[in-house]
Amino acid sequence: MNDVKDIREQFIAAAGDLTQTLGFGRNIGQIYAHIYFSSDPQSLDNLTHSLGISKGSASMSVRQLEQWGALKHVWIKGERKDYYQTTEEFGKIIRKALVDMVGRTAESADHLLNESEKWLKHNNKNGATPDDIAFMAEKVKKLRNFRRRAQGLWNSPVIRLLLK
Amino acid sequence: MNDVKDIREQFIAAAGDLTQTLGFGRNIGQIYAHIYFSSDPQSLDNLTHSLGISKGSASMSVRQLEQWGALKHVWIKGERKDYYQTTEEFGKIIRKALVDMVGRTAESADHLLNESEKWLKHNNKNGATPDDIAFMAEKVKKLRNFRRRAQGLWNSPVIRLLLK
DNA sequence: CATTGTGTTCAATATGTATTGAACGCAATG
DNA sequence: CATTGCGTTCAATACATATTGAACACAATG
Repeated sequence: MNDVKDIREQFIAAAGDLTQTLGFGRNIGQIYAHIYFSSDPQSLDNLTHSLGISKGSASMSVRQLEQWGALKHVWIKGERKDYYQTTEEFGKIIRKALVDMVGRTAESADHLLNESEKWLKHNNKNGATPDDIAFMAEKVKKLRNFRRRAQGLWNSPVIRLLLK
Repeated sequence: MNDVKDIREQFIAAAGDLTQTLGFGRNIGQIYAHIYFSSDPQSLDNLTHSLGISKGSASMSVRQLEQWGALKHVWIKGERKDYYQTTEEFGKIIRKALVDMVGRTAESADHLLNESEKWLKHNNKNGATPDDIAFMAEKVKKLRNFRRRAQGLWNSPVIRLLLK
């Protein structure tokens, strides 16, 4: 028969796998799961010992998770260590992690779209044929439309409601 | 003044960066963008020459993109090479890529949730205190609820409509 | 004010995986 | 039926980046 410890560890391993395949390392997922399945707030020390990871990695991962609102700092009187517990607002966490992943890229994509449209409106096309220009205009337009739809989806009340 | 070629290449680079940060390599994004901004269907040869990538990589990337419905095969009479063009149904592509990313992990997560619930219903808890059990039950329940919500969101008509 | 207990930083390293390229299978061609 | 042109495969490699660990800063303690 399984032990409660086994199940805990399986969740931790699964969470690690998840964050791994998602492109954040294993530690992020493992740390969150470890704290999630702990009844007491956990310190960096707890993390390094329970998970066998380095202090440096634990420190950085915890800060990352804090930025996503996945962990919150907890003060324990008389204790000098920092303690953390999970917030468990999964939707909100995912939302912030998504912004983190595609945010910068989306910005540069917007910039590029603007540049393209500027170029299309400009007169001096530097030897591009009318066909080239029409083709490019069509492609850029489609991208812009999709960009708009994605933006709308992201900000839609339905998403805000469900992903929160 | 910018050349039309410059803009094309900037889009290709940006697409490469995007797929890179998303955890699929650079080539996938570059290939899609290159074909997207080509008026004629493109062959593996075109890809290796224009993008400076290997034949092997081009072959595998094209298959991946085909599986996501991002590229479709195109027959040109009298030609022995395989030619491809983009489908441009961005939403659908993203949907399939997402399934690819989290699909297997989601399955194993479901399995783990089921195992946990089975364990919680079972009698022989192997030395776990009542508190341990109650705590674990609460945590598993929250995860299950979120899983349900995520599933609902994924299958919701709004998402289906907008991500398609 | 020296010491001890913290968390942070960042260059070095380990790790996962994207990418290559040579070998292969297969079909079309002459 | 040998040859040429094509796409595929997969072990070797390159590459991006996650992770480490020693050095550091800072605050609390005696």
